[in-house]
Amino acid sequence: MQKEHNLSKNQKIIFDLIDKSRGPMKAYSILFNVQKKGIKAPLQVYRALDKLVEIGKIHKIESRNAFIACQNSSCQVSKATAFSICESCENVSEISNSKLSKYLSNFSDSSGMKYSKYNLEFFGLCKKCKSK
Amino acid sequence: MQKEHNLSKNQKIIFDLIDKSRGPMKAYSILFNVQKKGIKAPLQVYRALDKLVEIGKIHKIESRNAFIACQNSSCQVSKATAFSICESCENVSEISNSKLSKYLSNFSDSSGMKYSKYNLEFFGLCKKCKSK
DNA sequence: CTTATAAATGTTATATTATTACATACTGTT
DNA sequence: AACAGTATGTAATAATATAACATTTATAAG
Repeated sequence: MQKEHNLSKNQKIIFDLIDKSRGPMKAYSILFNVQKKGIKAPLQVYRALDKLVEIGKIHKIESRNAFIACQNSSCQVSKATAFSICESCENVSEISNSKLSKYLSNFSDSSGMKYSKYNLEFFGLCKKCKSK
Repeated sequence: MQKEHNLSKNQKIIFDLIDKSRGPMKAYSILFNVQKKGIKAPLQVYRALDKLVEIGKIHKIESRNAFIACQNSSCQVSKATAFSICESCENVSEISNSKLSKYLSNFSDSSGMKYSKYNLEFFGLCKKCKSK
């Protein structure tokens, strides 16, 4: 059972934008898009992004410095994320595969260190781009 | 069998620095450290880093914007990387676990997309930090 | 050996991504 | 109403990365 988060005004504006976007969005592109709504400064964007990431509504695609809405209906896996990234069209989608997430969540290496979080990014060509 | 790469002057200077460093190094910290050797501009650093990443001598830790020397003796896995990151002391080590790498290299999701590369970052507390 | 080509370098300027610092306002308790 | 925690507004600046262009060095083919 997840906690219901009431998003603040800026958080909602920014989440809605990212959620409606087709792909990952970059912070300054978000800024540009929400200026008409009164959000004027980078920090306002980054603060909302930080919070949204923290509560699992969005994820950061680290290799792209971009943000995408959580595609797992319940956003339960904000600490265990996996993405598929097309290196040609830059399409990104979140992978939800219970075998994979179980495997990685239980993974422990020779050092005996136990992990509380992971992020996995797969790269390749999506079907469309492969057939070009 | 891997190709033997003869590093250029700048590449060698920068690789040696990263290789001797205890942890991941950031680009501008590298720049600062090699200025005495005549490398004066960010671009000189980034170009060497790009090449070193491309040939697998170093890896980028995406979540930290930092670079670490490949710890797999033969650098065969530059396209299939996994790291363990301590969120307290920021110690990073490369994970070489053949089961994990096999599992991930063969992974394919419901979209049928086949991946040519992946990068995995695990987060947690290392032994030292946990016991504090 | 020389010519062609690719790779690497040097340099300046600038673009992009992200944070510090400080003041103020809102929200939900007790 | 008073408090604590969270969110906002604003300006300045730090940190990360790339564009554009000129030149030089290394490599391989004839």
